[in-house]
Amino acid sequence: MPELPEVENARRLIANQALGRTIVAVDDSDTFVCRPHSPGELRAALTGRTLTAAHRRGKAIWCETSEVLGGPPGPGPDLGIHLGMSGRIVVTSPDGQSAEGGDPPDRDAQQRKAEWNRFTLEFADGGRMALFDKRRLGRIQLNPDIGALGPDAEQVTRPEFAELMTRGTIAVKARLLDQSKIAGIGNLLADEILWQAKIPPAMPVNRLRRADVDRLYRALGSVLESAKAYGGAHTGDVIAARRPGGTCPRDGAEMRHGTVGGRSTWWCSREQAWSAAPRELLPEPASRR
DNA sequence: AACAATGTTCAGTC
DNA sequence: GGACTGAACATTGT
Repeated sequence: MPELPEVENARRLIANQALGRTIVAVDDSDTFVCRPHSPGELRAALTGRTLTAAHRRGKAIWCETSEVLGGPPGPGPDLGIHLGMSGRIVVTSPDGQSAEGGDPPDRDAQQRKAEWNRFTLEFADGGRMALFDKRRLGRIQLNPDIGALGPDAEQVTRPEFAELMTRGTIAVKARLLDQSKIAGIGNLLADEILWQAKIPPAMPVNRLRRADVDRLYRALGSVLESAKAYGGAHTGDVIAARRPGGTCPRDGAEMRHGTVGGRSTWWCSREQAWSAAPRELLPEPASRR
């Protein structure tokens, strides 16, 4: 579930609670989550160091690490953390108290299998930091390629955004989800942003008019702001209507469902219909076979 | 029991 | 290279 707001919570948790604590042991035995590293590689790279800073761009987190005492001079590698679809960061203090950030906590905290901790740093003070991830789609990687990501969705400027959102022929929703173009928007945020801006998700980006891009940019800002304020992407106004029989919270029209950009997509049949745009500017919606 | 699900990445095709 | 599809990952919820 984690999209930009949840990932920022996880980053802040690390920044507030995990920095400066000496790493004495590392469980990097999950070769899928830690790919392409082999077991022991992350342990060798991190043991004896501390995390010194936690950064984020889009949904990617990376932590700088300190020099290791008695080792080669200079800082250690960056520790890259991606929460995937269900990952959560759990930081435990020396007295065993834990704090979490990322995927919203389960109601049922008892259903917590130890093997869902996919990666763990143990600190000298007796506490730990773990990537807890039921679905195992999270990822831990040394020196992740942050440069492959587009500008963070919270920082992108209007001119940058206009450039990004009008080049090519891809569906506007697919472009919003393309992390190499703009980083941090996930499936739920994308549906919410398009709904707020009243734009059909399958509209090719080169068909967006200036006014559409302006509405989209404003919706991006307001959706991120309210998701942050209310605790995550799943708190959006239209998210509750993403179900069979759902109706638009604004006009009560039936919600439509389909696949756009390979992802499950819901939109208002009235406000986000193709016919809501000037007819002469629109191609037929791509037919699905 | 079958199917879809918040994300990424890779292989393959046109 | 752009656009698109399907598969893979593991588990939960409907």
